[in-house]
Amino acid sequence: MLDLDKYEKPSVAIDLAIMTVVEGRLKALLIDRAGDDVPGWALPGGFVRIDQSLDQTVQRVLAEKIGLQNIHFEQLASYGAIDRDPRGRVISIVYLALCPSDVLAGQPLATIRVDWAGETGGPARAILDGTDLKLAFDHAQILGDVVKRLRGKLDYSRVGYALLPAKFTLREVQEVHQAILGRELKKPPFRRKLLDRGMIVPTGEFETGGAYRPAELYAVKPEE
Amino acid sequence: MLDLDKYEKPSVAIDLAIMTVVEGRLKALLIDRAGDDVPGWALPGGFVRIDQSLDQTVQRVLAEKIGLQNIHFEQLASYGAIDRDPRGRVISIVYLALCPSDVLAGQPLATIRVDWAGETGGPARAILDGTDLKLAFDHAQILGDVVKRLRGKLDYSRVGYALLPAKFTLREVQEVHQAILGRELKKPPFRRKLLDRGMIVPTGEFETGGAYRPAELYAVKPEE
DNA sequence: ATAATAGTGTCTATTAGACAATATCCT
DNA sequence: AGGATATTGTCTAATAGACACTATTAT
Repeated sequence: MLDLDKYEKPSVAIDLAIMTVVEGRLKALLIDRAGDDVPGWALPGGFVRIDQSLDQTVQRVLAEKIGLQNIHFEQLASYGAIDRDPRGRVISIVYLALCPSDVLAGQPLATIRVDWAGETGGPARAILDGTDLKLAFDHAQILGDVVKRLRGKLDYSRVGYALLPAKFTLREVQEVHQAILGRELKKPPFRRKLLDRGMIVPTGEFETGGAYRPAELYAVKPEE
Repeated sequence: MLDLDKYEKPSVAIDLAIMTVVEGRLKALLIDRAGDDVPGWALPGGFVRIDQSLDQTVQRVLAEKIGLQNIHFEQLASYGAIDRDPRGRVISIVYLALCPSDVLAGQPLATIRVDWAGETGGPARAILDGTDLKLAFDHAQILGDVVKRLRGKLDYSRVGYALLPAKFTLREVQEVHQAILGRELKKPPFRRKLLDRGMIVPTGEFETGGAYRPAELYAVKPEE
């Protein structure tokens, strides 16, 4: 019979990259660990209990630490360098959580920016109030991987829409794409590409409160 | 100070999907656990020791259990359902290892087949000597995810070439693609797409031993 | 010479992008 | 009316695929 306790076990945590887009900028919810044993800003996270699955752990952390429920999340990757946490051996399974910005009102949101183009990969920087934050652990690398993943999945998946409310204008979708890709897009071909995908449908409703001509509101077509 | 030992810890394993292509069929190296506490066929794997990183663990398992070195591998995903291993709580981080078929000569290679098209996703079947194998744990689902990942990365990455020797013919590349995609491809447009990618270069050498006209050998262009 | 496979040329359908023009709505 | 944005139309470049053809080599 296999003895699972024969060797000393690493700890397992999940960390959450809770992302949104505000005013055309990609944002991540970060926690300030100032005064903690590991100072710096970090992704929120928690340890995996032996009686909870990974998904349950994600939902627990979302609810307990951020007060969120029913958020779209998906696994990103696992990080297991030996010295990534100075407190001990911790393997972290990182999840990407995407939500509309209004859900995160009042939370500390840092702007995420990368110094590489396309899907080259590399670390990301987190900026709050105009200054670069010091990121704890390997979270700069993780946030870089987040951006890379978002860029890769953007135009053939629903990740772009998960960052928006249920009804949205095409301009808002374009702002999300521009924030993730880090470059400007032309409006006419972008519109067409979106509509040709067939993933969204017009609702017949229009935005209100804008200063000028209101745009039509679209919604993601339900799963087929 | 954080007490990492406050809660009971899950065990952490890595499992390897060691893949290759033989005679136009996608294959995985599987272990027969007959007579074991968890019978069925399974991916080779091992537990993560507290003093070894994930990559080191992968290399250890490759070397100890299969006798392989210098194999291209990359992380696939982590699996953490509570009851996925009847022996106890085991979280498994799965890696994809790709190698040319000659390296795996003499190992038990099962043909991997999926009942879904495109990148829909779902479980895979493993066939050896014409019969479906009973897969242990959640390894049918994992192998399905492997196929999905391979299909997704096939035409913009090097995964297709990692399954071939250093020098290969365009026909061999096409066989690899067909095995992974599960459908036939037309030769002329396939050749062109490959060459237009600019990822491979002709070597000036030609294959030998074939029954008819020898094809030129190509090689992957070194990283730029 | 023949069989079998390697490799090329041409055409078409689809898609992505640029640019110009028109439509609509708020102030 | 005027200004700002939404939306549409047309054109072009790049790409993917189908199909027919030529080239080369072992037997």
